[in-house]
Amino acid sequence: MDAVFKALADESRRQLLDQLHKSNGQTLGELCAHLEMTRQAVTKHLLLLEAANLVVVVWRGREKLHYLNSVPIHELSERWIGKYERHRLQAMSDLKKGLEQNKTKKG
Amino acid sequence: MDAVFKALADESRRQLLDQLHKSNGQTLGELCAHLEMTRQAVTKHLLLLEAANLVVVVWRGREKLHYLNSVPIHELSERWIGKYERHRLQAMSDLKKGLEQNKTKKG
DNA sequence: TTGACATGCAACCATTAAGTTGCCTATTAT
DNA sequence: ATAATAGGCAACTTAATGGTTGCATGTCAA
Repeated sequence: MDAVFKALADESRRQLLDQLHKSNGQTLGELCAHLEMTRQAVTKHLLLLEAANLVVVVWRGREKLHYLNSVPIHELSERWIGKYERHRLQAMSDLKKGLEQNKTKKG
Repeated sequence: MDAVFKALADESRRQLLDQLHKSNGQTLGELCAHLEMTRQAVTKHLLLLEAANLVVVVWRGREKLHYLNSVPIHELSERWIGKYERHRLQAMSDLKKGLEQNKTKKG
């Protein structure tokens, strides 16, 4: 579990997860295109994400395809949120999103 | 949001959140009792948790009471988990917990 | 089969972060 | 008043982390 927290601590790695959330199964090359750093640096970040089981990898020939796995993130959130508290928080979050969407429609 | 991820990246700080999850509103001194480090080090950790809004503080005389705030953790988990995926993950988690509880009862 | 492409591995550097020691301030109780 | 208690602030040390460069490996296509 420590690996998950450490992996999420870096903004570049969070952006990689964002990338995969938008479009799953990207190669290393594709993921590099969105970050301002060398391919080697991105590789290191992806290795950490793999170690944390946040990213799962499939080889296709010489290409490495990356897939997001959100299970660890869900497990993480359960550590300090009780069952009933979760429902309350979810309801508040849904309400907030609803209001924001409404505001966007009007504006 | 970056502050939240950074704050959660350290095991000592996670233990502090665990402490508050067990018993909310503890003083600095009480929180120190559970960690193998100086009071000053614990203070630093708590300052980071406060900055991330994971811990809220109330002064009572010369004592500083610390309270857990789980809202940021819930928001965090929403970043990479879609609405329907969340339901699926929650169902799986509940099932898993149910099985574990059953096993414990039998054993 | 040879060149280009996709990725891996290792050494190195700079910055951040965790923890320490030492000293200061404010509140409580005798 | 003053001693004990609860906590804050700052400088310093050391280890971890993010990023770089350079070179090696394996796969595809002409």
